[in-house]
Amino acid sequence: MNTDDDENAFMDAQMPLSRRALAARPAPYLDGLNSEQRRAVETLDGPVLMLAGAGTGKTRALTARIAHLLNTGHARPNEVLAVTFTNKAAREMKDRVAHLMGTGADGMPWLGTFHAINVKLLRRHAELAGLKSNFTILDTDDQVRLLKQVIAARGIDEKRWPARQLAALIDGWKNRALTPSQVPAADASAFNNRGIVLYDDYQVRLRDLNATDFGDLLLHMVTVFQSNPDLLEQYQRWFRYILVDEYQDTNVAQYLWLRLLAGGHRNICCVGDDDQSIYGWRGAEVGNILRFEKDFPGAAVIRLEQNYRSTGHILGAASGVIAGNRGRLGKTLWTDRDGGDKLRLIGHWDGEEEARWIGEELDALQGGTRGGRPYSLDEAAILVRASHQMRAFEDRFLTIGLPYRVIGGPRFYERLEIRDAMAYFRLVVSPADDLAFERIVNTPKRGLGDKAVQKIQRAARANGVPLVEGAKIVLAAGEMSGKGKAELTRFLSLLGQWHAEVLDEGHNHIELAEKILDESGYTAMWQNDKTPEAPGRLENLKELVKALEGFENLQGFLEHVALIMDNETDEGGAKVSIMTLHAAKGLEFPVVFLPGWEDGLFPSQRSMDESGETGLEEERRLAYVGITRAEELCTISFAANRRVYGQWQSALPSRFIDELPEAHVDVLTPPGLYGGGYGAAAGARGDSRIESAAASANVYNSPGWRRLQSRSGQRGTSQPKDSFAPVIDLQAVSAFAEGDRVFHQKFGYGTVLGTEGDKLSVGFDKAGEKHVVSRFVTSADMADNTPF
DNA sequence: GGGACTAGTTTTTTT
DNA sequence: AACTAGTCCC
Repeated sequence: MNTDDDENAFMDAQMPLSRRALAARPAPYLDGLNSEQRRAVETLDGPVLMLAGAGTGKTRALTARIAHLLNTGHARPNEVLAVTFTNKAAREMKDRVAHLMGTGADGMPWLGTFHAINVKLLRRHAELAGLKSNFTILDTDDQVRLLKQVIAARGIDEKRWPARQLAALIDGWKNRALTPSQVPAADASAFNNRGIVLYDDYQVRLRDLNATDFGDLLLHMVTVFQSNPDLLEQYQRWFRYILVDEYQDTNVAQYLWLRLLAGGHRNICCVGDDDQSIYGWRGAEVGNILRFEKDFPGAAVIRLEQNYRSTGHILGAASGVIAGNRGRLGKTLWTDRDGGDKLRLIGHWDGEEEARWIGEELDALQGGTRGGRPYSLDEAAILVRASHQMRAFEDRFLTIGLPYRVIGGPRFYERLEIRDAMAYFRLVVSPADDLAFERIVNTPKRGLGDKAVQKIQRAARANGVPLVEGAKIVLAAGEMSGKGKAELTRFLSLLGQWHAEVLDEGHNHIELAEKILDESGYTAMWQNDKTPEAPGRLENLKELVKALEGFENLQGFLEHVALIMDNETDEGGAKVSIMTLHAAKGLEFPVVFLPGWEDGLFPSQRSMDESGETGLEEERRLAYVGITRAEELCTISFAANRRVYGQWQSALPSRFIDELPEAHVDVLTPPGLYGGGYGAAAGARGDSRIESAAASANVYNSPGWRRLQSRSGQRGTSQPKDSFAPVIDLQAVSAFAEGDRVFHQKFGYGTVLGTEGDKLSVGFDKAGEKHVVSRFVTSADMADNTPF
């Protein structure tokens, strides 16, 4: 422990804190808390489990608790360890605590994500993990590329034993805090009996490269603490109070890490909701939260059960569904917001019709003809089980000109051009970064293909030097010729110049970054690229350079950026949000649509196949999370037919639909379509909600569903075409004429084939003929003109 | 080395 | 269907 933020504090750490500041200060953060929240805020000492149901004011209680800890002098800001999973959650907590305390934001150095906090710890104690403190953090892509090398080095056929699979296996072990030597014998057969050996190889390679992957950050620190009791004890003393958000999402490694650090004061407060545990598939252990009272004997368990978010019907429907799960800690959410609309249920012929219907509903909501008031699109969200469901909505909304935003999807720092640019920066800052070298040595094309790279690798290995040095050796030995020789010489010389500039104290890192992208030919590569994505990529590179402004230098940027994966730049007017159920956790919307409730899609077949009853329960929690996102209006829908991987498939409504308590549901019956299936089934089912499997059998035998099934044979008979008129902004007269070249964000370049009001029919070069609203396209000349 | 073609894959996602 | 990764051929 030797950095500035602690040192001063250490000096007066001798003085008993509690005595120092017990004089009661005003505590405005306590105002308006209910009695349970208040107990959660004021029960400071000893282990506390805060079971906070959806919408019960969890974040409020958590931030008030931190404020209370500080305000009463139980701890100084830097003695509180507060962990979240996402940067977003960390940021929100920081902001809210700062707001409550009326101070600046950065008083709490140990409030952050598991990963950010462990990077900080590991940089301090890197040598104890066999690393140097300037280690790099590999992302998933680097990880897979490295694993490919490791697999190849053992002479294993990568095609039969793919690196991605090995990556998943190793991640699984790391999630369980297992080093290669700790992997249980039962797992020895994994990956063709070579899993453990390859894991070991991989760890050795990482150490050689002075690199870690995400899983290592936790694993290394757990190992360091376990093998250095003195150090652990120091931190145990230091962190007087520990808070953990979303405890139900912790994996074994995170759990062990917390147990180690909480071992001294035992002042650990874990907040979570076992009913919202939806990350089991990536190593989260619901068991951690279920076991809390055993792990921490004498723990106070506080239940936040008053829901401030949703109406009674929405809450009732959600409770009815989640009641089907076993092994819950059990909470009974209640609200005094009675009345409101019942949850709506509607069936559709196919996925396209479902999208069309939701589009119409959104228009009606905006116009005030649905629900109690006019709604903004910002207040509505469509939550899907799998991201491929999004396309139907995007296509439909593009066609009718309904603004939408997709949340999630490829993140900024995962994009090809950003990763390439980052590799350049990494290499300039650390010339020994071999992975970065490999990535960009031939990007843009320099005539340095596999052959040349192999030569360089051989030379580097033979001399025990990084690839950059290997390349110099290859050149000196005269092993290169022609274009490759000239280009490699130039590349190395540029690298040298840039690196020298980085070392120069007076350099401007933003100018340097631009220079690197420019002189390397990287920018030019995309300027000369005529694919529809190229302008967007140049735009992203500009963004990247802009992001540098927030940092002192390139090193600082690289250090922090590896952990920041969120990218929420959102401008423009009101838009409906489309996202997965997973991405929706922690969010809330007045209006929520939950499409695609069909057995096989939701609950997902794969989840049930792979994890059986456990998988089904996690899916059910996902349903619970979905419904509880809604404040005022929640609409569940399903389609009888859906295109899956290009094949039409018919499906039965989700078994979860059958678990919705009838009293809270309105079954909508669109004209000409099967309806009432749910009602009929619900009547036959009686009231046995727990025996959901038995109950769903009834549903599938009910007259409604048999009718549904018999109809799935005759597709297209009475299917309404795109007959309804989309909302047309009368002022938006198309500025395009037949024959114009246009550019569209999603479809790329195309030629206008016809116009109709503000709607265009465009023959896209890549995507074929589409009907789009004119404001979604720009003139091809304008789009092309994106200087960097 | 680069473009065109082919085969194989396809949940959920953070860091 | 749509995308990627890999192969083949010039």
